[in-house]
Formats: sequence, C-alpha cells, structure tokens
Amino acid sequence: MSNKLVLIDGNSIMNRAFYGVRDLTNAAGLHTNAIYGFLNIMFRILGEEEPDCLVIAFDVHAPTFRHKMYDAYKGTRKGMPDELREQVPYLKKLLAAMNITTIEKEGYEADDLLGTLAKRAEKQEYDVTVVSGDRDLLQIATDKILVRIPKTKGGKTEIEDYHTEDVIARYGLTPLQIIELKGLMGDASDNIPGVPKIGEKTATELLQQFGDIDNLKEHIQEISRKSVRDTLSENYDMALMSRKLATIETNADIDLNIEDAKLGDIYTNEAYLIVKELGFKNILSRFDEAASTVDSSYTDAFRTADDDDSVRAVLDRLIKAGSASFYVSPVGLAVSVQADDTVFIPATALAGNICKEFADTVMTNGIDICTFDLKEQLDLVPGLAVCDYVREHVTDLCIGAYLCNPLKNDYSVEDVANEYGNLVVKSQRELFGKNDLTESYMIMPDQVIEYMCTYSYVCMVCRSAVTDNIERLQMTDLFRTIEMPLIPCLYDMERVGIRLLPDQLSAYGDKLEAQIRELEKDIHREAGEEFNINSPMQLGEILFVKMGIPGGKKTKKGYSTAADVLEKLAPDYPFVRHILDYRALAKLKSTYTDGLIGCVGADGRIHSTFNQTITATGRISSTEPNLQNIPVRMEQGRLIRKYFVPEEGCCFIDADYSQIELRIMAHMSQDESLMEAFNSGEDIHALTASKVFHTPLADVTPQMRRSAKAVNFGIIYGISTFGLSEDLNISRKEAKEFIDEYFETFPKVREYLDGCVNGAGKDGFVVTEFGRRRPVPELASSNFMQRSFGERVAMNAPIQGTAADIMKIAMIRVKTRLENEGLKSRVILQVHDELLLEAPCGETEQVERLLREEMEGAVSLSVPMLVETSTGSNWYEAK
DNA sequence: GCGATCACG
DNA sequence: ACGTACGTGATCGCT
Repeated sequence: MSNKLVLIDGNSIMNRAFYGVRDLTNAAGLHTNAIYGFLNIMFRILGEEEPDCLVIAFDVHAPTFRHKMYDAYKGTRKGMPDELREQVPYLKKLLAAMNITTIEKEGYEADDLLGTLAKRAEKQEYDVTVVSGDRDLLQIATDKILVRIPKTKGGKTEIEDYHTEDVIARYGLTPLQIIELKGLMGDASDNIPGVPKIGEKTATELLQQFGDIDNLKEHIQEISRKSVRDTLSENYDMALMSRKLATIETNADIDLNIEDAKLGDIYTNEAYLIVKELGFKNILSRFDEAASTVDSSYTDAFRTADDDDSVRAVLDRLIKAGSASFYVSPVGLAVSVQADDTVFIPATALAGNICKEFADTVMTNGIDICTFDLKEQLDLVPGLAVCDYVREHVTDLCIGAYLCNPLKNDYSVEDVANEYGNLVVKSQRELFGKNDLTESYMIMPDQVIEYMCTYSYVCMVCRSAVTDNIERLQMTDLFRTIEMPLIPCLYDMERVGIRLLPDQLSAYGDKLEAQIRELEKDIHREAGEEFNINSPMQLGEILFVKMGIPGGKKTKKGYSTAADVLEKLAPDYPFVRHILDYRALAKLKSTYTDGLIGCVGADGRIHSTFNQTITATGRISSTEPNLQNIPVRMEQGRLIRKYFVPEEGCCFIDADYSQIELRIMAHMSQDESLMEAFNSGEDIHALTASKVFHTPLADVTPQMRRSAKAVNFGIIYGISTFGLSEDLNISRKEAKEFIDEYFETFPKVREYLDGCVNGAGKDGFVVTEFGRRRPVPELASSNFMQRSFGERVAMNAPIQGTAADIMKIAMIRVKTRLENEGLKSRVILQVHDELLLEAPCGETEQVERLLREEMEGAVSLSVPMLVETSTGSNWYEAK
C-alpha cells in the first residue's frame, strides 16, 4: 500500500474558520476562533485520512510573483482583520509543538507550495489529499490527488471531495480547464479593470467547445454571439494575464523532503500546555495523558431528592437564592440552585405535584430561572406560560444562542455547553439512542438522572456567558421584551391548535383524485407512452427529447421542468398546460389533502409546531404540518381553507397587516415620496406606477400597476436587474430602466439600501429596527455570486426582520390583552403578517377592535400601520 | 440523503 | 458556498 500525504492550506482554512466560528477568546483575551476552527477541521481530516505525512502551508507577508507581474494584484488581496492576524503565530507555535511540518516561502502563496508538494508526492507514488477553502486548488486534482474543500453550512462543516472525475461532474471541465475558466471569468483578478466579463456559464460552454483560451483565440470567428466575440478579442491579453494569476505554481523552489514530514506523536506535553492556554477543553480531551484532566467532576455534586423533606429543602434554597436553572422532562425535574447544588427530583415527588409546586414557588417568589428550550417544557410547567413573567424572570439559552447567531442549523445544549462553557456533554441521542427518556429511565435511571442534571447544570454555568454576549451585541432589549415573552404565545398556538374537518376534506381529495386520473390518461395518450409525470427526469425526456419542444435547459441533471419554464411554453403546447394542471392537482392532493388529514389529532384539531430558532431573519416557521403555506392564490387550492373551521359557537377572525414591509421601508429610508404615498392612503402599487411612469393615477393601466408591484417586491428582496427581468419576463435592459426610474422617484430608498450594504460590509452584519442582527459573511467573499447574494441579504434582512419583530410584539400584546379583558378568544395561527383567531361569536366585534388597536399600535413609525380584519365561519371566508 | 418542485408571506 | 430576486417546509423520485 502506498503512503499517504495530507497537505493543508493553513491560511485559507483559518480564514474560513474565522468567519464561520463564533467569536471566542481565551482567558488572556486572545481571539481564538480561527485556531479552534482550524484544529477541528485538521483533527477531522487526520481521523478520516490517517496520513503518514502532513504538511501545513502558509502565506508570507511579502510580494509574490503575482504582485511583481501585475501591480493591481495588490488590490485584490485584502489584508486580514487584526483579530485574525493575531491568531496566526499561536497556531504556528502549536503546530510546531505537535511536531507538524509547516512551510512558507517568500514569493509564493500557500497554494503554490501545496501544488508543488502535491505534484512531487504524486510522482513518488503517494496518495495525496489537499485541503483548502479555495476552489482554485481544484486545478491540481488528479486520480491520485484528492482535493477536499470544507464548507461550513449552518453550524456543521461538510467536506466536498474532488478527484478528476468529480471536477468534471461538477463543472463540466477538467481540472486543468479550471485555470482557463478563471482566466476567462477574470476571477483571480476581481477588481482589475478591463478584464473580460464573461460569466461562468458562457465560459464553460466556450471551453467545452474549444478546450482552452489559446485555441479559442484561433477559432474566435466561430463564436456565434457577437458580444462574447468582441469582449474576447478586446480583452484577450487580460484573459491571459488573468489565467496566469490563477495558475498554481507546481514547480516552486522548495527544499522539503516529503519523508521528513512524517507524522509523529502530536500529543506532546508542550502542545498540551498550549492548547490549555488557548482554552480549548474539548480539544484537550484528545490528548491521551491529558484526557483524565478534563473537568467532568461537576457531576460528583449531583444529588437526588425524593422524600418530601429534602424536596422542600430544595425549594427553600431556591427561594433564598432568588435564581436557579432547571430542566424538566416526564421523568422528573433537575434544578440547579448554585453551580455546585444540582438536584434531580423524580416526577413522583410531592405526591406527583413537584412540577406544579416548582412553578408555583418560582412565580410567587419572582425567582429568575434559566433553562434551554422553554416551550418544549411548558407542558410540564404550564403555569409558567405567562408573557409578563417570562419577560421579567425567564432566560432561555436556546433562544439566546439563536439571537447571537441565527445562521446555525440547530441549537443544542451540547453546542451551548461547548461554545459558552467549554464543556463537553453528551446528547440524549448519544446516551440513549432513539429510546425516549421514560423508557431509558426504567432501564438506566442513573444515566438519565445525570443527563437531566447536566442539562440544568449547563444552563446554570453558561447563563452569564450567553446573556453577556447578548448584551455585547446590544440585543438585551430584543431578547427580554420580544423573544422571551413570545414563547408563551407560540406555546398557546401549538396547544390550542386548529380544527379541521377530515371527512369533508377527504371528499374534496377524492374529487381531486378523479381529475388527476383523467388528466393522467390524457397526458399519457398525448405523450404516446406511460411515464411517471411526477418524475422531472422522465418528464423532461418526454417534453424536450421525444416531443422536441425547444427551450429546455438548466439544472445539473437534465432539463428544467419548473413552472416558470413550462408556463412560457403552455400557450403553444396544450400538452404543457395539462402537465401544469396535473402538477397543481397532485400538489393539492399529496400535501394539502392527504397530508393534512394525517395530521389531525384525537381532538379533531391540528397542532403544528412553531419554531422560533429557524430563520435567519427573525420570522417564525411552522412544521408538521406547515400551516403557513396553505394555498390561497389559486381558487382550487384556496378551497382547502373551507375545511379549517372554528369550534362550535366560535368564528374565525383574520387580521392582516397591509403592506407591512413597504411601510417599514418607507420608515427606515425616510423617503418623503414613499412616506407621503402611505399617508395618502392610496393603492401603493398604483401610486408607484403613477410616479415611476409619470402618469396620472387615473390613467395607470393594470399592466403598469403589475410592473410597479414587481419592482416594489424586487426592492424588498434586494433588487437586481436579472431577478426583475426574470419575474416580469422582460429584457435586462428594460428591467434596469424600471429600477433606475424607481430610484429616481424614491431617491432616499436607494440611499437607504446602499447604506445597508455598506454597513454590512463594514460591520459584517445588518440590524433591524429592534436591534436583531443578521451576520452577512458573504459580503467579504471574493466570489461575485456570493457577494451579490450578501448584498441582497443586507437589503432584505432589515426589512423582513423588522416586520417579524413588529408581528411578535403584536402577538404578545394581543395575548396579554385578551387575557386581561377576560376574553376567551385565542390566536391560533400566525402567517408572518397575518393572525388567525378563534373567537366565541359574541366576542368578535370587541376582538376585531382589540386586534386593530394592538397590531397597529405595536410600533409607532413615520407611516401608519394598517390592519385589515375580517370574520367568517371557516378560514376561506375569513380571508 | 439530496435535488427538483411548488405551496405560502 | 447560497449558480442570480428574500424567507420558509413538504413531497416526490432517484441514488
């Protein structure tokens, strides 16, 4: 078996970690997140690859051959932020202590050193793995050289692996052609003026046809598109330059014998001390001798209390301390009164009333309590579901962790323990697999008790780190007055649920089924064969190959059959219309008929889950089932809403914020024209059309209003000529004219949006009116696509997020006031800018008024908030 | 498990 | 990396 060499691009992996890992500092105040992220990736690679040799390459702060070649290259390499730069020497020191070979050389970037070593090792029959965050490295992939690119998505790091064939599969080009691609796209020289602007798609097609830039030059007359031909001939020299800059040197002058990079014992005493100084306890646990020194002694202090006296004693200590953390499950309650006073109390204690006694004690004494994911525990302590109490006295670390970084995929006690407390704890899954806690408690009670106590303990010891972080990020007010008191609102919606008439809905499903069968027969007949219409692959084959319909393109695996593509073909091909109809019906049947019926509980109601920690913008989301996407736009779908009905003697009230996002933009931009538009009370899209097209309001055509509406939406989404042209089915040029005209009309809107993007570029995040942050790391990217995405996010998130904030405030106000006035009406659904209430029929008028007051009064902006309400005996009627 | 598709704001 | 509007979730077919 051949030897294996792993090569890591130190700078690029640190850089990735710096932007992907939460801000960490050690006891001495040194920023450590990039080191931490690097080590995690390195250990993962070492575990997976088990290499014989390892080399880490670094960039040197000195001009490289690229600088010497082209002055403007300087501008393309951004300097590192200080907080990253200070970490580099510590990592190098640690690697040295671990006897890991590092290499850096003046005049070269890390890429070049890796490229040279990889090729050299390949000749010596090594299996080579190269790890980098930079896709430029793909050019050196071969059958023997594997390029691995870690991607951090949400909280998890996934690694993309590329041998030759993987590059071809992903890009349609060979590894060497990747260099040509970069040359044509000018990627390595993003900021250099005059470099040909050819997109990846065009560039890929050209290369697939002509192989490389040199051959392309020779056959330039064969290129059909004039614009591409012109760009190329004008900028040929720049393309060559660009290609040169992107080419990784594989013959760098370095004297390193690969055998000398043999991996020895990396867990040395010296390294142990450095890791300890850096404060990475869970990395410390990798050190064999050191493993026993990892502090897990806190479990020694865990106790159990089950007799009345000792349980009462715990409650007394609780009252004396005035604060505590807890974690509760069906098996019992874990309470931490102090860091060294964690007690497990079985659910059977105090004659089975322990949970209620605990909640009562807490609430009557105004105890400050801390837990993780309160909403999941409220069934066991329902008395705590009071907005005012939760706002003042409860801290949910799950919500806190989400506010600090809303981009993660999930939030767990394990991660919070690790990030905020430097603790390593096991998850329920790791400890008990798929068994639930009650089962596990019967088989291994001690482990379950330790698990419960650990969760409570983590809340106790991580509490201040999380709340300090929230404070540092200036979100304490958002956390206390919006996110925390929202929890009881969501809990109520879940618990109350919404009534569905399954039998009637099922009958509607049967009707749909009959129509589906009919259409299916027609479609198969027209196609001349039976095939699965639900398979985009088979359908694409039928449409674009067998039937020869033109225009089929897009997607990696074959043709796109998405609705926007088919919609353009439908006028000319009745067959395509049938497909679209079939799709619409099939969707209704599977998701909204069969799917919803399967969700009806024993009480005849659907209890969705409303998640508060999913979205990047602050919205809530709904799952199992998703009740935020019940059809409304098409009549046949909208009919589904007839089967959502209120309890006997009740009706539905629907309350809808009118144009909330555009109103927020008017306020945040302070654009006089837009504010005036809302103060006038006219139809906003028509008014926009009137202003943008310089037409009297009365003469605005439906077509003009439609365009204006699309532009208004586009503005909220972070406008781009491409997006608008796709949406309105017009040319890019026309789209650009619309947008320019819009900004001419509403100049402060442009200033505001530019300000969002600039602010995000400078600070790395954007903020809503209520202080909610969304990080925008994409803006720092050197990749055009990613950066553009970052720009759109920076424009959209403050608006969408502020709307979410306002709705949350409204929900808290509505719930609180309904309770204060002794009304029986309850909010049962939230759909971003809309609330649905179930109200006893006698209360409707009062509650409609209440809703308008609380929702419109939730916030005071420069333009009025307008809420429209309506009532009905089912959801269809109430909308 | 992932991509394509389509439902909503 | 998110392959060009922003933000979601469920279902299907396919590997």
